[in-house]
Amino acid sequence: MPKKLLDLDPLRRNAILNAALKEFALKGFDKASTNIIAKEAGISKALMFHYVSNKQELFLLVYDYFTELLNKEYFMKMDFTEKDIFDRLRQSYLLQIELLKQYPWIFEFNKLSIVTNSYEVNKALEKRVNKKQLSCDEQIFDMIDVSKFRAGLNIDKCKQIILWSNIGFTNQILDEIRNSKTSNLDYKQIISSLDEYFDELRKIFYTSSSE
Amino acid sequence: MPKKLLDLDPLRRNAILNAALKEFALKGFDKASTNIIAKEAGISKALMFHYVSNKQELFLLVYDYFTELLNKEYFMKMDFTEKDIFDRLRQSYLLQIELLKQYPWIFEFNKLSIVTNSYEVNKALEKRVNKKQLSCDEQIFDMIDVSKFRAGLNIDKCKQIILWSNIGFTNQILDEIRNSKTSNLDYKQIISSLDEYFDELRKIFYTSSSE
DNA sequence: AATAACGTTGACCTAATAGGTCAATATAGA
DNA sequence: TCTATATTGACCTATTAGGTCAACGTTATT
Repeated sequence: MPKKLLDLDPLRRNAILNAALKEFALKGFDKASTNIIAKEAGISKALMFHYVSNKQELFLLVYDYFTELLNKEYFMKMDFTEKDIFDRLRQSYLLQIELLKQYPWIFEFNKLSIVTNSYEVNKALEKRVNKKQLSCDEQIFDMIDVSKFRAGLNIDKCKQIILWSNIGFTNQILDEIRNSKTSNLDYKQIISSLDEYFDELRKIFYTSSSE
Repeated sequence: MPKKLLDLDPLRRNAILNAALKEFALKGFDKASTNIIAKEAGISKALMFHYVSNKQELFLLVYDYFTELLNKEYFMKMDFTEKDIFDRLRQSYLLQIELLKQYPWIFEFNKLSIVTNSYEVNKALEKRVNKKQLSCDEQIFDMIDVSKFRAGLNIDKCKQIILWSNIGFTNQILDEIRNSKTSNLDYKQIISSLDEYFDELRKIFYTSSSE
């Protein structure tokens, strides 16, 4: 019996998981190429198919691995007793940036959930999605302290706008990280621009006494 | 000599242009399939290759057609003497929604500009991109009236946040439009939710006297 | 009605790529 | 040196790619 993917030494395991996550997220299950995944992971396709028995198994392994990882390293570490939305978002960013160092495509994880052409994969996905609770976005905006918002603002619309800004900011960070080929990223600078950005959002949405 | 694409009657011409724009925008030049384009346009691939001589020609025809269309039906109609950013954005939305009725993928046009694996296509694209002036986003935020913004706000950051919100709102509209299979869309409702959204943005960013 | 011209397509071509297998090699440990 | 494991190039079949072409159906002209 050959070694399976999850028993490999972490370096190789992560290389494969990252390459697969990238390919599956970018192209979807059907159009993703196992050739490309193997090449990006730096091993031969033949070897990769010793670690997993087929494309579908690889896909579901990737899905499960990152589901658990996000659960353990993100959701469980989030402090939802913090009621200030911007502090919550800051927490969220710090956790995700930490993960980003090891898993550069983890932000794209949610793209794995789109429907595929494979009946079996769809069935397996459905089962897993049902298990999940509130979506990430919903949870992060749940039960926040709205008393800090300026009077007259529509809270739901504000949440929406904050979410959209957040998506935009996230994409900007991701672009920066991916375009800088050096693996030595200036995380301090990223975090300081993050804080500048939250300061501005506070000025925009909060009463001056709540900033 | 066979009829060329641009000489066809507009219904068929648009069917092909729209199908091609969708496929090229979604998958990029290299991965786009002429089989799928023809099928989506409702004609045989053989017929399509009577209208264009090859994939590359089709791509560049699509690129040029929508460049000119956007120029004529969008940029030339925009009134940049309007200095209120939200009125400008509203104008922009109205024009684009109008175009959306006939060209459901026109919002994805900018995705045609990404680099391909074809040297010739890249060369042709470079030439065309150089001709273009300021990007759409830059132009729309250029020379706006910043006196209406509340004191203490960082204008550049605000522009950024407004842009991101705008992208989010656009995507929401596009989802709505594409998910509603009926071709009879409730544009009045879309426009009224648009106005609600701009009202909220005014409350957020403007002094109360400027709303 | 016959013919010419045009519009349209299914079947086909070759090349590339897909997922997946396997015999053979390279490497390491005993 | 032998054995066991790690690794891969070459290969299999099926599908899809871009593109061609002979043949068919439909109009229009004589």
